[in-house]
Amino acid sequence: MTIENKLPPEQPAPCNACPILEYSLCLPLPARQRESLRSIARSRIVPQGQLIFEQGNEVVSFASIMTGVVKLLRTPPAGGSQIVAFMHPPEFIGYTFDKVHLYSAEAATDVEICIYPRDPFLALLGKSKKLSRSLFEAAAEELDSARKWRLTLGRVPAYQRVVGLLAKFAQHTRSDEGGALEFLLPASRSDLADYLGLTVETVSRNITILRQKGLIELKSAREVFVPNMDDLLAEADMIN
Amino acid sequence: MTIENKLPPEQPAPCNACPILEYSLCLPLPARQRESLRSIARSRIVPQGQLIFEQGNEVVSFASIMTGVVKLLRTPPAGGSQIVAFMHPPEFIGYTFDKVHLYSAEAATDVEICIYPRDPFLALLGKSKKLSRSLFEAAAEELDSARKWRLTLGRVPAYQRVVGLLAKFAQHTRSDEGGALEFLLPASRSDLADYLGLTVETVSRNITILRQKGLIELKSAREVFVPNMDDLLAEADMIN
DNA sequence: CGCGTCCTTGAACTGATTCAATTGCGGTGG
DNA sequence: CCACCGCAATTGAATCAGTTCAAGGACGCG
Repeated sequence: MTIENKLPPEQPAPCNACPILEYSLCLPLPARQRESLRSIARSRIVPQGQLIFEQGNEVVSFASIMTGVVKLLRTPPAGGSQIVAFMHPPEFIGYTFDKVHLYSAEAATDVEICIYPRDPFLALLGKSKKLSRSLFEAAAEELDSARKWRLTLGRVPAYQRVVGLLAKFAQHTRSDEGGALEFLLPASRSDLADYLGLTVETVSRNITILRQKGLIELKSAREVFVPNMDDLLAEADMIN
Repeated sequence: MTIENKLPPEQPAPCNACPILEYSLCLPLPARQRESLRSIARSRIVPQGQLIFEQGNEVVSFASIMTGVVKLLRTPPAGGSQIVAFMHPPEFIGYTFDKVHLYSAEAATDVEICIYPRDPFLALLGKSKKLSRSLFEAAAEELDSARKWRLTLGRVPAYQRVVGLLAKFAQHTRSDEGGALEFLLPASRSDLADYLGLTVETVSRNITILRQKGLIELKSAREVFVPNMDDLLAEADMIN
């Protein structure tokens, strides 16, 4: 059962307190269009583990991530399921004009999303050059990032992949300063392994190495403490 | 020196004989807009090996590939250069509103492209919902394909990567029927290796295996004969 | 003909996987 | 409160796929 099919708890969009205001789709819009967007937007809290939408289902809405992390999943014809991407605020989910979703989206942590119902959103998209442009740009950026990952995955050894991903998660908890920080991993070892194209064992071994080097500490399997973010970034060195 | 800076040989777009008419950006447009697009479009033949545009240079135009294969290259800060994508007709090159190109594009074979100068193209884009929509869809499709490749690169052994890429090239020479066909590889072994995240030696070895299995024959290093395309596709099995 | 470049092949090595066992932890029930 | 279960994560040892290093062959070009 996906979120989309359920009745409220939906809230009017809390634009005043929007956590992604300065990066969101809304920002570049002129006041009137921003108001239109606001009028169709609804916010919602999705608990960890819940599906937001499901591959193959009809597209009934798009969304922006306000807080939390979303897993994008693909179910290949062969069966099983693969993690396509981890998405963070203020990313947009549902790039498609198709009738059905290409991927499933699942809340990897508790997630707050801003939902735009499909038809009014597409109508607005038709009216607003600014909106379609910023959407397009966001898509182009993601394309770029997917391509970069494609390159690194082929080339980069396991250790660096792990460091890179941890660093990415860490950065999204506080993009400022380079001191110490602590965060909750939004994914299990097997999720990490799946995303990185490695085995669980390899991921685990490399996390151990990271620990031995003193770059991270683990309070529990999911609770990561980074004594010095700069060191971690230096180790990740230009992966993202 | 990139193509963009040179004076003609440019031709008015040969829309009547357009090789990609049925798939192109133009098709979905209403007659008037198609005419506008046509009026700004120019076709050009780029010889193998020549740069079409260069990473970091100012964007002066976009283009659709009409025939041939284009290599998209990225020059990482570290130096060197990596192959980001092989692009085929009717793909569009230059997804960005940025002022400068994110990648370099090089003709991997002789290539015919249909060029749209930046400013009039963007202006038209602002006027035509259909155009911006089909561009957006094309970008979303590429995003999808990049993501799929990202997944396979992490997971799939060398042999299948090689088969997959060869099959992709083969398909673009004749998308119909499943019989025998012959084509010219648009890339050297080291290009293939680079794109696949493998070494030259591994690529070579796997091509040898393919040959021993009778799935392909080589007249020369670049001339590939596929006795039975269906067999090759079966071997590639759902990579693309 | 000879040289350079690209491709192929071989053999040793290395990093990641596989298989197997152990540890650690949250939850349940005695 | 502790014993026990089940699942996730870690660790170890053997194996294997792909790399690295090194040498030889094919083709195009002067």
